[in-house]
Amino acid sequence: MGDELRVSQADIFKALAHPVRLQILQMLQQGERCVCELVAEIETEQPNISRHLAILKKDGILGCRKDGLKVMYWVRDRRAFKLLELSREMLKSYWQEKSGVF
Amino acid sequence: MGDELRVSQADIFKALAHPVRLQILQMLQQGERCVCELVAEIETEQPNISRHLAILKKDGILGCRKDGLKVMYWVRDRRAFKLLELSREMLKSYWQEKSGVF
DNA sequence: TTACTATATTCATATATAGACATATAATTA
DNA sequence: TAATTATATGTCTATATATGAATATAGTAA
Repeated sequence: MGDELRVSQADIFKALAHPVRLQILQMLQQGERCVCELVAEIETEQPNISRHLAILKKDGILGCRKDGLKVMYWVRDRRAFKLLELSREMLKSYWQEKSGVF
Repeated sequence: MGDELRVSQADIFKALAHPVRLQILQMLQQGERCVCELVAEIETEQPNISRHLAILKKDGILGCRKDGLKVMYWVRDRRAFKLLELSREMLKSYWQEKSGVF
């Protein structure tokens, strides 16, 4: 199957370290989506979306399956969403510090 | 002060996306450390450590202060450790899947 | 079979990142 | 002041990453 999954901790963060990939994950919070739905909402070319999906898959974040002409992608481990949530909260604290609350 | 902090969500993950930086954070789990302590334990040159520290600081993960000749660094938001912990747990699940538990 | 739709891949190129090595700076001590 | 220690920075180079544009592939429908 060639479906090797030799991933490091740094690879997980690397996979998340791009705005388009974060947007993809956000869209997958409510369940699986086909590539065309992602392409419709995300402001970049289809080949780019495919490439970013491939990265997220290679690093074990996404799974996918064919459904006719479409390919459906989903997030394999909900803890990935927890990572997004935590980092969002961290950013919020950054703002508060800037305005002197901290 | 030039201490601007214009950081995106992707920047946070980018900051964590390197094994040396992960090792630094791990060493800072028990509190602040000076650069020389990090250099003593991490298998890379001092200038590299300094640069990785600069990246972590720029992206808001670390704070630092001078203490005589030394510079002490610490993790500003304990949620950063939670990110490490979650990603470690995700990796563990990856293994289990490989060995067919999943 | 041909045409069409959804997705992936190749190629070329631009930009970012990492590390080696040398050097600079700042605080301390002699 | 000069020497020493701890840390940061500059330069160069290698490698990785991201993207546009074109093209390939797979499944479906006619």
